Amino acid sequence: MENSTEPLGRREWISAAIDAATLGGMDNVRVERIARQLGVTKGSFYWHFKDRNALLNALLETWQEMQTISVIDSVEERGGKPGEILRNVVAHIEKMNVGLEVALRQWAAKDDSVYKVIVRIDEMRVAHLQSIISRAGVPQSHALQRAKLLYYAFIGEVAFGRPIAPEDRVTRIPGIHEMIFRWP
Amino acid sequence: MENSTEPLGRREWISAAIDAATLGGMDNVRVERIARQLGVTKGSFYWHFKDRNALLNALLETWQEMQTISVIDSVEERGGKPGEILRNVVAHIEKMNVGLEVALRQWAAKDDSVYKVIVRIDEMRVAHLQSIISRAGVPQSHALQRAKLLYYAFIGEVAFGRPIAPEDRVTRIPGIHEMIFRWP
DNA sequence: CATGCTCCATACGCTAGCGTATGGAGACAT
DNA sequence: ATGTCTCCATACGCTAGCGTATGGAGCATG
Repeated sequence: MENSTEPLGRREWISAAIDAATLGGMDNVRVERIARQLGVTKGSFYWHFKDRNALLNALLETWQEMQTISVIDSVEERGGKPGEILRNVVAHIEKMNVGLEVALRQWAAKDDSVYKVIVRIDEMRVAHLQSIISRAGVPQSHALQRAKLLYYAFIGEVAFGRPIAPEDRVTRIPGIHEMIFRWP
Repeated sequence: MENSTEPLGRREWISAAIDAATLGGMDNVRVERIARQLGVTKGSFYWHFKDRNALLNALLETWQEMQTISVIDSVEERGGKPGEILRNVVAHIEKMNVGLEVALRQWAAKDDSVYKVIVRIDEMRVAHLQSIISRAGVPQSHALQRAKLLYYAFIGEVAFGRPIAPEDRVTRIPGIHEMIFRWP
């Protein structure tokens, strides 16, 4: 459905939409405003997209790929010991687009289909963390609980909606890795 | 400035505004819509408030009192051993209006004065948790880190926006209290 | 009963934004 | 050079929502 040889096409619109959503939530992605920002008019938009909703859905798709699937794939492909893998995941998380996460979760509160997507992604992420932790020798059920603790802490940071100094991040808490991997 | 003997006054407007913000963020609090919902017209609103901004600021004020100050006060007044106090705080957090939290934090991303308020409240909350943990014998700096982990986890869990099975809650993770209070 | 005060309704102008309809410029083929 | 296809501009109607201006009902008070 998507052709990668477009001159100014869906990609640019989606990218700009992500910027807008990151800054001010879904209500901030307005087609006429983005058009101005891209130096074109609505005419262009309604050529590439059916309507505003199509843009939002495309944004959601892009987010799944960008902020979850590709991360898991790249980290697992790289491999290493559990501690190293976890550190790599953390590195990705620290570069994550936090504002976008918040925007989507707020959107999900009003749209059930979006909610389902978010839930699925959350489960993927937690399952991935659980997998890493269990590889360090922690039993599955305990690994799941610790994965949730970690992930909730990530999301919590994210829900702050504001920049957090890297040294303040949960992922940098001294001894956090030992605490997570500790067994028994 | 506020008279508590008003028949239908600021209180009702603020309360309805909170409901709207909880559901769909600040962009969802619209005076004409709330007016309809309250069974009145804009005429009423612009009698009680200067403009829409005044309503939003009143909402922010109410939130601070409602969701932080009164919680800390009530918990500390009740007292008890650190473990009990922590459990009481957790009980409050589990009843917290999460949607409102998210809404305000997204608002803060665009408004600097709001941002400052949020930061102050977050610091109050974390400082309170830190205080509780340190009362259990954990040194201040470690207590601060663990307070952040806990606080972020609460916020994150709750940011999911839909009910979580009680047994899945971070606050119910077996050994979480021991992990937090453990020293050395 | 006239006056004034409180609280709300009605009516108006104005803007931002959505979606549609139509035109038009450029590339490219025939 | 004529048609056609792609991509975008312009113009239009429509709605939601803000803020203001003005009127008016009810009630108290002199």
